[in-house]
Amino acid sequence: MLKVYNTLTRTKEEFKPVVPGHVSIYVCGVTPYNEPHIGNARPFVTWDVIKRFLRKLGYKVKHVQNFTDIDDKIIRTANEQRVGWKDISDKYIAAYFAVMDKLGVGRADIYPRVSENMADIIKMVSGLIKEGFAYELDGDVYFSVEKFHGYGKLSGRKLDDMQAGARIEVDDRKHHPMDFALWKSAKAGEPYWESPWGKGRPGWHIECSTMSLKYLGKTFDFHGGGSDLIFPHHENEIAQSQAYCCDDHSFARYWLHNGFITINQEKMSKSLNNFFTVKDILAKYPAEVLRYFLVATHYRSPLDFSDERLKEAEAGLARLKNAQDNLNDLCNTAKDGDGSTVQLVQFAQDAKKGFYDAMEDDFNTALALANMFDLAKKINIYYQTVTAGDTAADKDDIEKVVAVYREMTDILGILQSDKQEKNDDKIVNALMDLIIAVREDARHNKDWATSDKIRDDLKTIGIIIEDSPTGARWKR
RNA sequence: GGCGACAUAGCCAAGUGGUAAGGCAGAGGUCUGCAAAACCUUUAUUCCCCAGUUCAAGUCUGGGUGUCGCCUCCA
Repeated sequence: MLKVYNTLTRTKEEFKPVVPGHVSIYVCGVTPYNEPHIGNARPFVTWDVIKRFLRKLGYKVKHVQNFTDIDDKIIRTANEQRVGWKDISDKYIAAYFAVMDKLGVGRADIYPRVSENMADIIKMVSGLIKEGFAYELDGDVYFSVEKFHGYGKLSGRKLDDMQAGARIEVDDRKHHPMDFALWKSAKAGEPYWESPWGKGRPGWHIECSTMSLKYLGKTFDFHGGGSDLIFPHHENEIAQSQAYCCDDHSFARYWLHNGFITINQEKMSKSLNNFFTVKDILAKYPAEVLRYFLVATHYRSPLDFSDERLKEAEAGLARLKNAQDNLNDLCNTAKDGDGSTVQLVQFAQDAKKGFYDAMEDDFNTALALANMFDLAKKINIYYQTVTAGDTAADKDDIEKVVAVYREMTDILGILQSDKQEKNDDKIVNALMDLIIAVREDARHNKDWATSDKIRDDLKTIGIIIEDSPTGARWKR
């Protein structure tokens, strides 16, 4: 049974899809005005793992993720660089995809953009005015929070409490200080779209409501994003959408929010200027290390980022990789076994069960990984008994273990590279086979000087040689 | 000020009221020509503090302390 933590109810609930067998997901995407930083990456890696797992459970997944491709920050950046707003958003949407592809984040089914859904947005704003939930003021349109009785239900706030603590400058034309813009009139020189209220552009929250309802329907399963979006963004989305649909239970059923990435325990953010771009990190570490780092902690927990943490992630991932290599070796050399492999198969099944149980409990990837490490250890032990000649592995049984291991790595999206790498570099592989053969000859002749020089020199260019009873192995 | 989350070993991190997973780092050992990797042993009588409920509490309740987040653009 799949359980998820729903921010709306603040409890773990059993997941029941709106349409049996199908899952609809809306994830708040980025406002493309600069290079994605690793805080941006967290929700998308998280949702990528969730999607992979839901598919394993047999669900058909439909995932919509927006680009807010026109907004104040984009306009400002475009003005600074003296280019059009679209140049900026196009550029950083491309940057987003480039980075997410490297992290192994699969594509959503639809990536709607604000600028391409203007007619629907205007229609929704008009509808909200007509129903009395919104009002126009000199070309701006505001949502009236007092008209929506459920306002505050997601973030657990009351309008009265917020009034007391509001630090924003209040526009006293508004009916209530917390009323938020659905439509903003264009100032001179700003890009605009024609509307019943004059030239302007949408306010921040309306696009997500319009596009999620448009592509996923009046009621859908998941809505996700960073926990900073709970208020005001998601709160406002709920207000607009449920007001528009005239239904308190429409819109998203389960709200999932990921915790923040911090630097020295402080939130990483563009405004604090303490962020690392994904691009920068990928210049120093393989993408899989960053992905592993993100997946090794439960998605709702805060995650402190540092070079040291990343090095730990690298070491942990290397351990899983090593077990995978051992398993592949076993698979390549196994023939008819002596029955000893059955125990390993049994353990793999247990580990798989543990892995799935963990994932079904609000996508507990940290616990799922622990099950993987347990299996890795058993694989290593078995590998030793086989290479020592004490036991013989059975090909069919080993393949069952390989399948389980692969299933785990595929759900988490780690250790994917060896699938490609080995095919990619045919010449490198051939050369390495040659070098290793030469070194083996040297070792047979006890020419340790030559064999050690080969190993040491390869190490300086980043290639590790490991000897084993069945021959030498190399890795990068 | 209001709302919320969190506090578990040197570090990171799971944990469903039943006697503290897993990873990293450290120490000792096995294997090895030497390495590397791997394996074995070892590192929390105890889960921020104080009360309480219970046969039983890291887990539940109350109070306190500390950290972080949101309330303003933010993943």
